[in-house]
Amino acid sequence: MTSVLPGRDARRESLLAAADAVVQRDGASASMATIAAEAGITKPILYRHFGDKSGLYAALAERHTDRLLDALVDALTAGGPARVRVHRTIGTYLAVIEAEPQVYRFLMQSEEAVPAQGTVRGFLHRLQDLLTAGIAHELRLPADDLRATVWAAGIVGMVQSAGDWWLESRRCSRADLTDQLTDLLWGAYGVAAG
Amino acid sequence: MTSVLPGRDARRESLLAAADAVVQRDGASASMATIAAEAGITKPILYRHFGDKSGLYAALAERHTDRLLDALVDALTAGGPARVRVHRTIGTYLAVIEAEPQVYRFLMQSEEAVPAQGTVRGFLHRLQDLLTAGIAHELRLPADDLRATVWAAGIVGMVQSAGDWWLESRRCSRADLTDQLTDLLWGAYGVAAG
DNA sequence: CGCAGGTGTTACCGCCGGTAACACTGGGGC
DNA sequence: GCCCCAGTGTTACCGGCGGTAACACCTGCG
Repeated sequence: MTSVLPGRDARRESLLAAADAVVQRDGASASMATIAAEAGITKPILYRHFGDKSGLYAALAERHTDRLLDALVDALTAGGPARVRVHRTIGTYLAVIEAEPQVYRFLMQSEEAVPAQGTVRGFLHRLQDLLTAGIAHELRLPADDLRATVWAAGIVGMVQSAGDWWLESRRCSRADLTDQLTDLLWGAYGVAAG
Repeated sequence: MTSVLPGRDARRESLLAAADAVVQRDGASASMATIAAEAGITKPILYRHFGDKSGLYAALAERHTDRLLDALVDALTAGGPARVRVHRTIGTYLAVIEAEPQVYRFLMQSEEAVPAQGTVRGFLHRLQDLLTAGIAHELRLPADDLRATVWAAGIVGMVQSAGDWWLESRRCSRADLTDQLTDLLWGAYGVAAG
């Protein structure tokens, strides 16, 4: 049986760590050979562990998205009124992408590393589902209500896009951005524009 | 002088048309050789016209983004109160991506065709700037006001993300989606959630 | 000892983006 | 008539990539 081998998972972890290092250094155009070299081994070993390039990138992306999703779930399900929870969740998201911008760029924009996109899409989907359930619960709608789904999709994109802009321009503090986005969700634009 | 050659621009257009056809057939993994074959010529000619692959993809993307941006500007600057104009602009965007979903996917998700991303980013930026100016004007803020900028970034992402979801799931009519998104912008969620 | 299985390697394939170098053609000057 | 030249097209190649087949090495076990 192959699954009980001693260092198999540990090995896999070390390979992922090496891949992570290379990806963060070379942008996402890192080649499999380079990653293998960084790990001190050769290509076929990588392929035995991850199948192909998108397998590796997916594994790489999954670690980060899982962590992020956990943090967001915690922020969203902790106590308080709706506005407080939403505000806290947006703040959590922004804090994470601020703390590790390279990781964020790798996941979301990557410029070249499209193989991970499947995993990232999956993450966004899970996040959207989470939000849909939250909104539906909040508004006492059926769990698959259309409005909840649409709004969840919109809100995810809104925060992501604003986070993108913020990481690039850094034109305000994280707290300010969090406030503005929460305001926007609570209709500040509509009120101001009439 | 080379610029007065007879069919130069026409030729370029025909090459773009061929590229467009191949991209829409092969997804965005279309190779330069395949595109050249579709156009009835060989690779070096493509390279003489577009420099490199990202040049071709950029030219391809530009046609579509320019058209789309024009349509959005028209929708946004036509008359009416703020809410009507926003509603109409969102509807215009959704109508365009509904009419040409393959084009939209090529531009925005592409799975493989990252070379066009520069152009697409440029488009999103121009769109965001446009919106920023609109919001600032509407709210009588300075043109580079922070709130206007943040909101514009968020709104762009919100509509794009919701449009994405809609194209994939088609779970409601375009008119419904437009209404829900406008409602969201005008604070329907905040009101309902308290 | 032989041998099985897992780890590692080298050496290769096919494809792609990109380019150098060469062939063809048509129109001006002499 | 002739040559030159600019522009159009081609073939044939390069380097690098993702991916794989085939072989070498160790280690435990009957």
